[in-house]
Amino acid sequence: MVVVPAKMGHLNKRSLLARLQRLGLASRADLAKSLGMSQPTAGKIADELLQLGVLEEVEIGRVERAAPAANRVPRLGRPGRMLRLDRTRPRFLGMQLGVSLTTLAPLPVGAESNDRWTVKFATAVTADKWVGDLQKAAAELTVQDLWGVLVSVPGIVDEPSGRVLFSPNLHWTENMDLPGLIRRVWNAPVMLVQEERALALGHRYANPEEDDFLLVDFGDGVGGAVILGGALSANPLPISGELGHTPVLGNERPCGCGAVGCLETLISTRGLLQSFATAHPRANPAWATLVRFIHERGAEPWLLAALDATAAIIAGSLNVLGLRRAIVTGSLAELPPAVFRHLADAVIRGSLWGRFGQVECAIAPRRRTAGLVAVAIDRLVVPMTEVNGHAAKPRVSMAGHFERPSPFAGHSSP
Amino acid sequence: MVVVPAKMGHLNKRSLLARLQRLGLASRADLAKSLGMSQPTAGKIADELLQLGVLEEVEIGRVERAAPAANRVPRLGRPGRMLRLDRTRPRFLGMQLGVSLTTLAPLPVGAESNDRWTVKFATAVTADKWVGDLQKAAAELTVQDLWGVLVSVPGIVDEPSGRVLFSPNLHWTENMDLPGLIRRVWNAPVMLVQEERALALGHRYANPEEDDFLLVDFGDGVGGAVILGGALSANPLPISGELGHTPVLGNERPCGCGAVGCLETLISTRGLLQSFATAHPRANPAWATLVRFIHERGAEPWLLAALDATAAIIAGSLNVLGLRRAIVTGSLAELPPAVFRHLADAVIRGSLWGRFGQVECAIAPRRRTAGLVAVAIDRLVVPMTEVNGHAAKPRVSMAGHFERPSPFAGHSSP
DNA sequence: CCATAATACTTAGGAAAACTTACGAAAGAA
DNA sequence: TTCTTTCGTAAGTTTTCCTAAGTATTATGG
Repeated sequence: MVVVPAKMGHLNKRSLLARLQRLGLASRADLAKSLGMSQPTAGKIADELLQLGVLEEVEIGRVERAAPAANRVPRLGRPGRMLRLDRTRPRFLGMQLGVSLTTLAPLPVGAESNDRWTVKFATAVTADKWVGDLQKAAAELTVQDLWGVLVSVPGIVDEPSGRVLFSPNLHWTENMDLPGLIRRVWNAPVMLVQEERALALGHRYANPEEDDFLLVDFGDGVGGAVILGGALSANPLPISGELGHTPVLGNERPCGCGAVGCLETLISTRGLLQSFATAHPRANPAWATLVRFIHERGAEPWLLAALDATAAIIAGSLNVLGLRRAIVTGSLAELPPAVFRHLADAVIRGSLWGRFGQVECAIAPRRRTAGLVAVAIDRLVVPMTEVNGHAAKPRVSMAGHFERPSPFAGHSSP
Repeated sequence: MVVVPAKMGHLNKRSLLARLQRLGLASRADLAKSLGMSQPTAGKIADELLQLGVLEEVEIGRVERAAPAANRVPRLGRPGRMLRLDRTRPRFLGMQLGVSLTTLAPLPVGAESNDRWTVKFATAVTADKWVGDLQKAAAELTVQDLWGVLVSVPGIVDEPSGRVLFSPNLHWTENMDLPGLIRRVWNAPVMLVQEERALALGHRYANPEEDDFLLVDFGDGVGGAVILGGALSANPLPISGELGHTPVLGNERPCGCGAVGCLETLISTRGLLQSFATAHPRANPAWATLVRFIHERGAEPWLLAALDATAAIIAGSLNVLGLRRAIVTGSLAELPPAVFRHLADAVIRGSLWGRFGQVECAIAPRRRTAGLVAVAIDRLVVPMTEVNGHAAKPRVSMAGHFERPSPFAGHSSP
């Protein structure tokens, strides 16, 4: 099974777009040089993407004003007309379908790296109620001519079919036609993205020099995603980077997945609260209390044990994946820095390459919207196709057919 | 960083070669249909590869004789001229640099899947002695016009530079210029291949339908390699699929890597022998004794414990990698089938997807030579280049420059 | 045995992508 | 102003791969 561009030239289009994402601001000549392609080719592709509204041209004046004068090196010759991903026109509706909170934000192609949600509401416990809330939220948003709705979803998600296969903390989404529900509210293509995958791409968007890492997110559960060579690693199963459901020796807690002893039962917010409540029966078993408690008294043995178990599994994952960098996001950032430090040290000690001083473990903010847009660009703007026999069909089924022609119609494969 | 074919058309050449490897025997038309390319294109590439001596044409008569007549469906129309990887002319010298044994075999491009070494000798403990033995062995082999020497090496190997970074069981190879030593004996390009990577590709060669799996090899150590989408997964570190040096809770044995408690100290042949000797102080602590003992009395607790620890780590690896298939090779095959069965059941129970009946764990023979040739085809025959800036330079440094022009000179990038 | 159908392979011609070369445009430097 | 340098685009060429058409080789059915 070979993956080839849907149309000759799409491969170059992809790489130009990726390079522009990394450079932020670049002229056609910069892109050509940086990609090793000829100026005319780079220029043609840039023009095409400008035409589509994916890129925008920035006048020199605005660049001058934006960048400090000292920062700018005066170059000889005719100055280039600078390009960047379009930041002005909202093209996508980004959505986080969280266990407790649903959030929405209109997103341009050149999204900013920090999440900024414009509408938030508590996630309902039934599909119908949730769609109703979505309808109300839609009234507060003025988005039109959407290229797509991008949804970050927890659990095990089969992205091509738009189905949630398994979601222990949000059971009603399982085998539900979420794209169909959402298309009742916005008549646009809907794309589901497994949440840790979105977070990993978001981190990559904000740190384009980091080509390979394992992202681990802590929250209602524990999830991971793997970035290899700047892209999500492609796996046969609908989820990878899964480390929440690896058993921890000596742990007897039952997990939502049906097994006993999963890491998730120790280090998820719920798991931590359970340990906290056991250690301090009289304290209020709420997350805020736990956080304040640890800030005041430091990490206690039950927390350190959970961190050690987590670190062992992360270290083993780095070994197997052949990676030297782990990025941690989520609830751990709300605890004192020493807590993360303990985890990071244990990860470095436990991993083979850490013994050679080659492993990093860093904490980072969640960048969900940037990740969603990265997925959208990857799949919508420059689709690829899969050739396994005679027929080449689109690799990404957009979870129901398009009601309206894609803005890229005519540029994708027949 | 983008990887592109060194020359337009190499991508197609690669995929045609891969397809022919999978089909075994195919006509130009079969290849064209199977790859979705036009007949003229497939024909041109096939002719080119025939010219280079990579493929051979097989007369119908010989095919008829080889395949049982009943098996062959008489087809209408002109029969195709069947092609396959050249099996007649030895092009490579395959070598296994083992901890205790060094073995050699001349290999054609279309190697058979079972290993068949023609020369074997005990691996010396110094480089000079080893090269001397190699000289003697060379006298027994009549190979000429070699395209390359392919060496399977244990430990942590930086394949591009041809250096062994770390080899706890074969210390003298560390930071030694092995390619240089070997080129004293055979004046040909030398390519080092980390041994589990070779084994994984060899398994893939014999089972072309298995596109994604984790191979775990048991022997003097424990190593793994990951096949994703039919190819070795590309990682930033010189090794991946590493699971021998993941710590096992409660294990206090010191490991050659400097750490304590690595899985390898439990399940490597040496580790098993140590456990065996502890359980049966009076028995002869040799591998053959251990094997006979277990065949007679079945698996004892010390073995079951080591298997359980191994299974947990394999299961965790499958989760993280998003894989559903584990292939086991090596010393475990010499023990009774029940031993492997115990391991396989534990792997399936422990992995997330195993709970959905999606995980397989199978035992297989080592196919080292086939794997070596697969690497050679991938790197030598149709090299790719890496474009990170302006210059595109060969991705694979052949560990010292070519003394003689490659047979593919004129077909690779400038 | 010969015509016909089916399949394999080759040749010829053309379309698409991307390259090289060439040239006008826009800035700083002399 | 004029020269130099760099940017962007236009024109022509090369490469690659496709479609169409022609030739070769087999089985089948009279």
